[in-house]
Amino acid sequence: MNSALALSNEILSRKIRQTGIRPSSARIHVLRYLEEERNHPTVDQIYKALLLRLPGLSRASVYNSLAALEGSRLVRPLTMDGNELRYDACVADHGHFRCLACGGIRDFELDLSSLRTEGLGGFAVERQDFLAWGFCPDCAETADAKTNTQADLTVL
Amino acid sequence: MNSALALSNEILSRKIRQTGIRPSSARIHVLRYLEEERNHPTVDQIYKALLLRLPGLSRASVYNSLAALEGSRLVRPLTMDGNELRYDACVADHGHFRCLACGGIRDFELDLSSLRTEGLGGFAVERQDFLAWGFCPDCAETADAKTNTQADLTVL
DNA sequence: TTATAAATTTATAACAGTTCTAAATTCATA
DNA sequence: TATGAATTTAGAACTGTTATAAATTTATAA
Repeated sequence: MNSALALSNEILSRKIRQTGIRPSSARIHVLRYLEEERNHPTVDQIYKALLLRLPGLSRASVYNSLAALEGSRLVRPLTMDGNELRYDACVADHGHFRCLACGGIRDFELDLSSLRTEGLGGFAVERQDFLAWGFCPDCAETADAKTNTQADLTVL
Repeated sequence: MNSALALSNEILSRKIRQTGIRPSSARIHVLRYLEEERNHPTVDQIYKALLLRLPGLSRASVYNSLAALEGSRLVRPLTMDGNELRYDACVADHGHFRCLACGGIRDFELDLSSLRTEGLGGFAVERQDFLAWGFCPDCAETADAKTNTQADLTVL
């Protein structure tokens, strides 16, 4: 047995248990995957990657685990395109940028305390997301890429 | 024939044509609905409401019209919950708040120019959204509502 | 360690929302 | 009014998500 892995299991297990939910095998693997892969994977990507290590893993269990981890604030959902639910293990404030040409998603730093809002008096904010879409430097550079896709922003 | 409606048709038609796309009947009706109903309706709500006035309207046509209007920047999509695509005819900068208890969505003002971000140098931003979730004053007031739903943030 | 009850997972079916297709219709124009 | 291109219709197909019941795993206590 790999001791590094065992230690990691121990840590992840404790981390999950501390939030008041059971550290089931599926939850531990899902959380580890998200902590290792910081590229905002879709549910399907998570499921297929874990299936290699955990034959017999069911899709429903991945959905259940993600919902449980989300409820415990260990991961957070990210929906930048209608029907693509993604997850992120980085729960600290940060923004997400999606390139309309290549589809890549990239984190960026932001200082939410600097944002001036009005009309939220009395609202108890539990979670906030700042999302941006456009063209990443690589795609913006290629004039073609930009003119071809800018007309129809629904293209990914 | 209602002259106010006729005028509105004229205005909407021109508004659509100016962006370079055809002002088809479906697009005009969809845009009028969104300009009148500022409550971020789902595609299904739009479809069902328009079906009353336009028997025979197809769902696909509503999706097509919305995609065309979005490409022309006359409306913008809003996804605050995984599988609920909504649309908004207000394309000026503003934030969206969703109550985790009652599910209501509310606009709020924000000054995006005040937000300090880092790491977006070279990125051509075309669109940005600021989303927030939590409890609206009515729901937050009811201690029960809050304690019942705060534990599981996936509840709506 | 073993027994027990509760929580979780599996496998599959069902469901919902969205996209696709081909034929019919509408639109812009000449 | 005639023409070709764009759009809509109707319905099938597809994808992602949720629901269900039986099997398994987990936490706890004997």
